[in-house]
Amino acid sequence: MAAPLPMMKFWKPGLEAPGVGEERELSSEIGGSPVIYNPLSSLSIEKQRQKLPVFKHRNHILYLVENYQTVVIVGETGSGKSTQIPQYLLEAGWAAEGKVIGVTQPRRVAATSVASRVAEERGALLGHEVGYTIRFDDCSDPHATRIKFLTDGMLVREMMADPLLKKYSVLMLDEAHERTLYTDIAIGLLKKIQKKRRDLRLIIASATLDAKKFQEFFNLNESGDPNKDTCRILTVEGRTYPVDIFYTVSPVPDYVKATVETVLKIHETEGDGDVLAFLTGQEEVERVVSLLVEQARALSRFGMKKHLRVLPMYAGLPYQEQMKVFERAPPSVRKVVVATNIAETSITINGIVFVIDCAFVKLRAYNPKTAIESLVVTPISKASATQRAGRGGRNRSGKCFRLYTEEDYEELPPVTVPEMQRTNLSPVILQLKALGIDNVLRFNFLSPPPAQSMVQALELLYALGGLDQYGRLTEPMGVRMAEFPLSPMFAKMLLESGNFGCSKEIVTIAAMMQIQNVFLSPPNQKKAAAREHRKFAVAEGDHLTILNVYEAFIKHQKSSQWCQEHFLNYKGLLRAVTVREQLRRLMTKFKVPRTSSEGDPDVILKCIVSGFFANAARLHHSGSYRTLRDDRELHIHPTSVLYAEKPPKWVVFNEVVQTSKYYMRDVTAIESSWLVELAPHFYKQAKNRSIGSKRAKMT
DNA sequence: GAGCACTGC
Repeated sequence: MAAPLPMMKFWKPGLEAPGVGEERELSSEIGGSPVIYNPLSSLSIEKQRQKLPVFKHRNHILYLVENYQTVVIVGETGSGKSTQIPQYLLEAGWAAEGKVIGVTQPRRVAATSVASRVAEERGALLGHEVGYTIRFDDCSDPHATRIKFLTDGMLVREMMADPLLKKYSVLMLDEAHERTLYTDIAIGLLKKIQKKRRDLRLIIASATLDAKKFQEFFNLNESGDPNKDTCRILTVEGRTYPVDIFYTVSPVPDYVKATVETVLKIHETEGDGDVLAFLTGQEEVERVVSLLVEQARALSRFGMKKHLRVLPMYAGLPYQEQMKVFERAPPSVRKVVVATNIAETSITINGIVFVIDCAFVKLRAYNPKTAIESLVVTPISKASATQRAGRGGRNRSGKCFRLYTEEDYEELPPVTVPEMQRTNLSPVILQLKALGIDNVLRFNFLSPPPAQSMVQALELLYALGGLDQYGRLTEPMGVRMAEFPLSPMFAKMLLESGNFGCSKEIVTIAAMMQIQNVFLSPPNQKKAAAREHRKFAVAEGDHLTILNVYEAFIKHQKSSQWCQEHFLNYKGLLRAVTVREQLRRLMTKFKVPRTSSEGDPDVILKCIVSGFFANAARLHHSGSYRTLRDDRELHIHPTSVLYAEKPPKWVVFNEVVQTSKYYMRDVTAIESSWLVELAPHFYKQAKNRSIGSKRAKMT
C-alpha cells in the first residue's frame, strides 16, 4: 500500500533563463557512436544553418578574429556556435595554405558527434575536409583535413610533438567554462604560444560568468589604452525555452525522500513531460528508483491512468541499462530518469520537461597536506544549478523544482572550483616539464593551484626518479614517463617491469586499472555476482585478481556471454584490451623487454611496489591501517578482495577514497623489506630518522 | 560488515 504523500510546498519566485552556454543537442547518445541524421538536401542544410542565432553574428565574429588575437564567445545553448564558427572561419580562408582550424571539446563523444554533424553539413566524408582526433581513434587526414575536432587532452599531447602548434591558424576551445584539467592546461600553454606566434588566433567559448576572467587572462595589452586590447568578448544569444524555477518554502531534511515525493507530485498534478532528478551517487539513485517503483505499482493498482517508467542513470551502470534512458516512452507513460551528475553535461536526454535538483554533487577533492584525494558530497554552484534547470527547457518550456530555499540558493558559490585546484598535480607537473616549462611554480595558470599541491607533486616525481634534485626532467626515465597516458606511478611501474621480468603481466594490470567498474553487481543479483567474482580472487590482493580476470577473458575469446555469466563489464574489458595494446606499443618504443613472470607472483608485486611505494600502509594493532608517509588511519575498501581476508601486515594501494572513512582501493599485500630495497631514498631505516621527520619510521 | 561523481591522455 502506498503511504499517504506528505505535501511538498513550492513557491515560484519568477522566471530564470536557463542554459550556461551548453550545446549538446547532437549527442543524445553515449559511448562514442555518432548520431545518425536523415539525409538532407544541401539547400535545406543551408537554410537551417542560416536560421541559427549565431548566423547573424557571422561577419562580426570574422571581423573580431581578424583583428584580435583572442575572442571570447559567450554562446548560449542552441546558438549553433560549435558547428558554425569553424565553418565561417573555413569559408573566410583561415584554412588556406595547408593550415588547420582546430576545435577542442572536453569529451570524446562531443568531439566525434560535432565533427560528424559538420562533415554532413558540408557534404563531406568524415575524416577528409572535416575530421576528429581522440585517443585510440584518429579520423583525420594530415593533408586534407581543414577543420579538426579534438579533445583538449589530445591538443596538449600534440604540443609535445609540435610545441608551437604550427599547423593551426585558429584554435577554438569549446566549453571552456567547464574548466576541466586539460582545458586549463591548454589555456596556460596557449597564452605562452601566443606570445611567440602573434598570428595564432584563439576563440574561447565560455559561459557569461567566466567571460571577463578569460578576457583579462588573454589580454596581452599592457599599455592601458583599450584600443590596443588583444582580446574581445562577443555574446551570441541561444535558442531555448523558459524554465520556471520553484524553491521549497523551508529547508528539506532528506533530499532522497523529497525527490520521491516531488516526482509523485509532478505525476499527479502536472501535464505531460518526462522527469529528470539529480542525486549525488549510485546508492542514492538506486534508493530513489526502488522507492518510486514501489509507489508506481501502488498507483497503478489504484487505477492511475498514466504509468511511471523509472530508470536509473550513472556511469557505472552497464551499457544496455544506460541506453534505456534514451528510449522514448509511449504517450501513456511518463519517464522518470534518476541520475547522477552525468546528466548535467555528459549526456542529453530528449523530452525532459521537469527537473528536480537536490543542490548537491559528489566532487573530487585533494588535500595538499596529506596528498590524499577524496570524493566529497558538496553543494553545487549557481552555474550548476542553472545548467541543471536548463535540462528541462530543451524541447519546450519546463519546470525546475529545487529542493532548497531561495535563501540557500543565494548562498551557493557562483561557479565550481576548477579541477586544477582540487586534484593531485603529479601528472600535470610531469606533462608541463615535458613541454619545457622549467619553472612550473611560475606557470601562467588561469587559476593557480595551491602551492603545497605543487610541492607534493614535485616530491613524488623526484621519488619516482622522473625529476632530478634540481627539478629537471630526467633522461630517459622522466621523458618516458611523460609519454605514457597514465599517472606517473603507473608509468614508473611499467617502465621498470622489464627489469623485474614481468612486463606482460604488468601491462595487463596497468590497463585493467584504468577501467572503472570491472566487476558489476546488479542490485537484485548482488549475491550471485559476489559468488562469481570470488572465483577470480587471490590472496595477494586486487592487482593479481584483475590480472586473473583479464587472462580469463582472453582465454574465453573475449566473449560477452562469458562476461554476463560472471557479472563482468564487457565494454570495460574490451577497452582494457585497447588500452593494453597502446601501452604495449609504448613499451616496445622504449625497448622494455617482453618478459613473463611465469606464475611467480612475487616479481609482479615487487614491480608494483617500484611504482606505488609512496602509497604504502602497515597494519595497526587496532585492526585498521596506517600510512607509512604520515601515519594516517586507513581501511581496506569493501570492494577489495582483501576486505574479508586475514589482513596482511603490509600493503600498497592505488588510491584512497574518503566516504565515512578513508578507504584504500585496489590493495595488494607486500613485504616491508621491498620498500627499503626499492625506494631507499623514500623510506630510510629508522636509525637515521629525526623525530620531526615527514616520513614515518619503518619498524 | 559495508560501499564506488565525472572526464581525459
